[in-house]
Amino acid sequence: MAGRCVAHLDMDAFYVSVELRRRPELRGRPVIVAGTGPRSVVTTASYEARRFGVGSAMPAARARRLCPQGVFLAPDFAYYREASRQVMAIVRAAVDVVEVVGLDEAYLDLTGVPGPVAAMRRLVAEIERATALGCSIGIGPSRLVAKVASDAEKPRGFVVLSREQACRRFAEAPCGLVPGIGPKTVERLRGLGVETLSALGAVPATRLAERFGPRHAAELQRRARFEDDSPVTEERKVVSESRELTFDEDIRDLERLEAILGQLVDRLCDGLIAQRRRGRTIGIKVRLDDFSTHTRARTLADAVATADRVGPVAQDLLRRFAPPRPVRLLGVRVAGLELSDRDDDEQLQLVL
DNA sequence: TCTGGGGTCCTCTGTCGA
DNA sequence: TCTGTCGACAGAGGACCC
Repeated sequence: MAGRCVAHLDMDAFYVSVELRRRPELRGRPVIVAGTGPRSVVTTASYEARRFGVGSAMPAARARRLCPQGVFLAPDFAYYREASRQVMAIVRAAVDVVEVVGLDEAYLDLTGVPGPVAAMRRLVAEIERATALGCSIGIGPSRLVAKVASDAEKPRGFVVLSREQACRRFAEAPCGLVPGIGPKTVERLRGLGVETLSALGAVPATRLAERFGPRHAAELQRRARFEDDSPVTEERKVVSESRELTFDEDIRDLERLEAILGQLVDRLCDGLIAQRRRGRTIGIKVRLDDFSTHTRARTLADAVATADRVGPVAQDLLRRFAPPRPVRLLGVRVAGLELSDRDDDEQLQLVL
């Protein structure tokens, strides 16, 4: 194949499939991985559960109404991470350039790989043999085509498309099919009378630019035409880390919020120190009972990682913000991350 | 129907120094 | 000395993804 060749590998209903390995008696039943709190959402639903209309990011309470016979399991991310490591080790053994995205998907740069389609057939078989997990594969000249192709025939899909074939196959598909065009953009496009990818590709650029600005408009049209030259990159640099919590009931009391913020800071800083990371920008996130989200941030002269440095800044940001309504979510974030050098590690040890 | 947690990236705006 | 401009950076909000 001339030019670039990219594959997108997407594990099918990953969390549910991993659960079924240790609970095989649940095979064939509608299984839903969701949190347990009153405000939790569905993380993954088995294909049996999806037939009842249950889907990811749906409130768990609604999923229970739609599918009362469903088997609800609390997520066990440590277990899923281990399964993901297993799968990605197999992928990395087969392909040199692999970009892992989340726990359950990866882009593979197959440019220059002889017989890329056959190589992917072998990889799928090897993953299934070694882990008993199924996946879908999309292959194309770019990440964008590969991604949409892998989604096209799930589960156990295997779709190979050129850019032109992708344009034809998805011409009448809704704009939201393409990654990067989310619900808000779909709604705004609908306001312009643009419903499908072919319509988006054909709408006059000036008209689109009036609504979205020239850069965003051009990017939308590139996506609609499946034009994408973004590289498959092995390393994703971590730029921020955060911890947040949605309360079962909204909280008004500032003292209670401060206490919870302290716990979140402790959790965040434990993680940063373990990874030898630190950052200069401390931020808080507050979601009020009307679902409006507010952030406040402050950038320090030096990068920090310990709770005694992050905590006071976060608490001050919270007090200054002084939530005007009951709070449903509180979060803390450290951004501008860098790796600690040795001298600073020694200082951290002293602090600990 | 009532919306998690943990991320990235983009845009807009204000500030500040050259 | 004053004013305007420009770029860098920070902060806030939002869209989007898994």
